[in-house]
Amino acid sequence: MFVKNLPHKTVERLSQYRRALLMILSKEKTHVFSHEIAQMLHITPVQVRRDLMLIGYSGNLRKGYDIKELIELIGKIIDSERGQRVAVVGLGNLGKAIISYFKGKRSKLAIIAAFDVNPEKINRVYDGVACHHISQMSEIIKQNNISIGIIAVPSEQAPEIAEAMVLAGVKGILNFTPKPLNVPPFVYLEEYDMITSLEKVAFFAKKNDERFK
Amino acid sequence: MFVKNLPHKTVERLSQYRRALLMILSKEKTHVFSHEIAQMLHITPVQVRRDLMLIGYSGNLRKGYDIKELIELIGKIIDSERGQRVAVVGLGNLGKAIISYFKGKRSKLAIIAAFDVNPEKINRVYDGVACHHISQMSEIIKQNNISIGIIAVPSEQAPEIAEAMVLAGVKGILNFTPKPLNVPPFVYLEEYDMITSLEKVAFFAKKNDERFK
DNA sequence: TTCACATTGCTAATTATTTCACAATAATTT
DNA sequence: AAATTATTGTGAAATAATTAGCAATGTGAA
Repeated sequence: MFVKNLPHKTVERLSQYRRALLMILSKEKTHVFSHEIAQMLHITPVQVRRDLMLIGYSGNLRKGYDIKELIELIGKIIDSERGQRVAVVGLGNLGKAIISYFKGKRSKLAIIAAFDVNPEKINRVYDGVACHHISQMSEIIKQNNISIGIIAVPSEQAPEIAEAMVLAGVKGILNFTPKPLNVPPFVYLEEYDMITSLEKVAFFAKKNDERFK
Repeated sequence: MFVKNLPHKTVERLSQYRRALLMILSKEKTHVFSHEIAQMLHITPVQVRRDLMLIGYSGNLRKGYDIKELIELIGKIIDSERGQRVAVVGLGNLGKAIISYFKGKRSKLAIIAAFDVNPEKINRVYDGVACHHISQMSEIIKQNNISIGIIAVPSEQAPEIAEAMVLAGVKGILNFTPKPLNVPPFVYLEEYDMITSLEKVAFFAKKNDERFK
C-alpha cells in the first residue's frame, strides 16, 4: 500500500480500529461514525478522523465510514500481502500466554513455531504450535521464511537469541525481556517491559492519590 | 518527593535506569557517566542527562553520577514511602508470567494476592502468591490496602473487574486485555495490548524490508 | 426551496518529547 | 600557568503527536 511514514501511534491505533470494527461488523450496521469508533477505544473523534485522513480514507458525510471498506483498507496497509510468519522463543508462561492470546486472531499473521531448551516441551504441540529445540531455530526460521520473532526467555539469554534471529533473517523482533537489545537498522525492534509498566502505574497511582486529596 | 509533572517517558526510563544501576552497583565502580547509562539502555546520553536534570540530580563533572545516590533518589521519587501492594486478577499463563517476572524484584512493590474463578487454582499458592476466588476480591483489596490491580483475564471480563477494583479502592490499574477500559480520573490506567504490539512489529518489519532493498 | 443540522476533512495551534549546540567546569598535561 | 580534555547542565531548536477550530457538504425538515 502507498501510504508512507505513518506515525507509530497511528499504526497502533489502526490495529485497534480494525479489531473494534470486526466486532461490530456482523451486526446490522454497515457504517460507523468517527465518534462511535472513538467511544469504543476511549479516544477522541478527531484522533480517529486524523488517522483515517493519514491513510487516505474518506467517509460519507451523512453515514460515516463504511465498516467493511475500512477494515479492508486497514488490512491492505498493515498486513503483508502474503502474510507473515512468527516464531516465539521461550515456551514458559509468557510464551504460552502469547500463543493463546493470538490463537485464531489474525490470519495474515501466524505463529508457526515455538522454541525452548526444556526437553519436556520439545516436540510437543502447544495450542497448535509445535515446539522445537532452540538449536534448530535458525534452520526453521529460514526454511519457513519466518519474518518475526518474539523473545520470551529469561533476560540473560535475550541478546544471543536476538542475534541468532537477525542472522537467520527475521525482519522484526518483539522483546519481552527487560534487557535492551541491539539490532541492525533493517530489523525493527519493539520492546515491552512489564516491570517498567508496573512501576509506572505505581508512580502515577501514588501521584493521583496525593492529588485527589 | 518534590519533583512534579515528570513526563511519562521519563518515569519509564527512571525505572529502567534504576534497574541498570542496580546491576552495576556491586562492582568496583561507584560512579557512572551519562554515556555509560545511555549505552546500557541504547538511548542517548543527552536523554539521560535531561531526565536526571528533571529529577534535580547533579553529577560530578569529572566522575559522573554517584550510583548509590542516584538509585536512592530514583527510589524516593518513584516508590511510595510505605510501599504499594499489588493484586493480579487471572492466574492463567499471563498472570503466572507476571508473578514470576516480578518475583523478588522491587521490595516496595509487592504482589500479595491473585484471583481467579477456576476452583483448581483457588487456595493454592503460586510462586509465593496466594490465589483466592474472585468473589473475595473487594474484601481482600480493602483489607490489605492493595492499591494496584493487574488485569490478566479474558477480555470480556475486564470491564467488570476494573469496576470492582475501582470500587474497592485501587489507585492504578494495568490492563493486559485488548478491551479498552473506562476508569474515573483519580485512578491511573495503563493498557498494554500484545496483539497491537505484534501487528505494529509486523507493519514496520514489512516496511523495513521494502525499504532496505 | 431554503434552513438547520450533524458530520467529515483539514489547517493551524498546542502540547509532549527528543535532540542540538554550547557554555561552564574541573582534572590533567604541557 | 596555560592549554587540553572530558564531562555536565541547559536554553533553544527540532520533531512527534494531539487537539482546536471551522469551512464544506449532503440530508431531511420546514
